[in-house]
Amino acid sequence: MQNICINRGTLYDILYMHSFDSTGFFRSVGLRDTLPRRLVITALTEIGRPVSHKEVHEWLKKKRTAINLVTVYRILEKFETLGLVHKQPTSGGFVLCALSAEHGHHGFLSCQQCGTVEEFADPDLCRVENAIARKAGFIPASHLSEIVGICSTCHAA
Amino acid sequence: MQNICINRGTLYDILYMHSFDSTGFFRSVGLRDTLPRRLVITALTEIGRPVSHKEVHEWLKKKRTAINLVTVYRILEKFETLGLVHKQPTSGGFVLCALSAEHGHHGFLSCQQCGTVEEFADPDLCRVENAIARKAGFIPASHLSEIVGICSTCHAA
DNA sequence: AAAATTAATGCAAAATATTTGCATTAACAG
DNA sequence: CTGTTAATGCAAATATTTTGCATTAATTTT
Ligand SMILES: [Mn+2]
Ligand SMILES: [Mn+2]
Ligand SMILES: [Zn+2]
Ligand SMILES: [Zn+2]
Repeated sequence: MQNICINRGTLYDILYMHSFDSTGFFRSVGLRDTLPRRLVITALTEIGRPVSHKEVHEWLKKKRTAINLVTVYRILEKFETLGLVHKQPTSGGFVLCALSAEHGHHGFLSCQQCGTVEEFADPDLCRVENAIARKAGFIPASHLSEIVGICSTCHAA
Repeated sequence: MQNICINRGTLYDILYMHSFDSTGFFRSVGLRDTLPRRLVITALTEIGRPVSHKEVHEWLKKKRTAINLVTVYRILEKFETLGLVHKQPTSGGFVLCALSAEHGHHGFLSCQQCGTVEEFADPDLCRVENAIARKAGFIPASHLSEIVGICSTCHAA
């Protein structure tokens, strides 16, 4: 059975490559290689978990590399159309996460207690979701999934 | 294996009963039986699909039974704690939906083209989600799932 | 290397969405 | 009925997201 989740493998690899040729990358997608864009990529990769626009903005401020919040919005919007990031709504609000999962499925474990959001990828889940869609005569393009509960850390404490 | 999804069967039945004893219901949960609360229940059941706070408010305005938008917020918040409604984040934003599914799982099929959001319930999906959570040492409280794509109607046209 | 071009950014402000404080209203217990 | 107080409405505060436009800076052209 085919996996309908969008596979953005190439962009994902580029984003996570240790030394990343930003000029080459941006040129390849017809955009300019600007400092704010490089900074947002740095922020997303360094933070390494789903984040909101505000969080990206504040992370950059702390690093004394602040850019305008409006610019963060505009860059992330652009990155989303490129498939560089994925805007995932969770019960805590919208978050932005770097693409994970080889197979492009977006899954989240949200802790009610401490608020952390952890990404997961699961092919079984993806398969079941495809089956559900098919049964409803629905052509799926992407899957979003969130499991809300208590994380192992909070549970231990 | 136990099903961790919250079963709000009783409240769900009450909400959908043809003639609904609002006084009895609200008393049973320690709340007053007010006109705004009855109106919001009417709106949710009549609209019959996930809606935003604003949509509820505007539906009531059209029916000449407007209540304050702030009151809509407060009522829906209260209803959520009662388990009468469920605030589901979807890629189109937050929506409010009456609980469906016997087993309390919240699933959505969102059409990219026409914007309609259809609820679904699927025990298999629920089972897979529980397994994922368990593997991560996570204690699940609820599951949210959204499948984005093209609905059968849009597909046909 | 300098000038020209124009995409991208920053800033101010508008538009939206959500929350809070408080006076008034109305549900309901006695 | 009357008193008590939960619930509502209104105004305003906050928070979030979008828009318009002047300025900056990345890239192209000379
Ligand atoms: Mn998937
Ligand atoms: Mn479930
Ligand atoms: Zn936690
Ligand atoms: Zn459709």
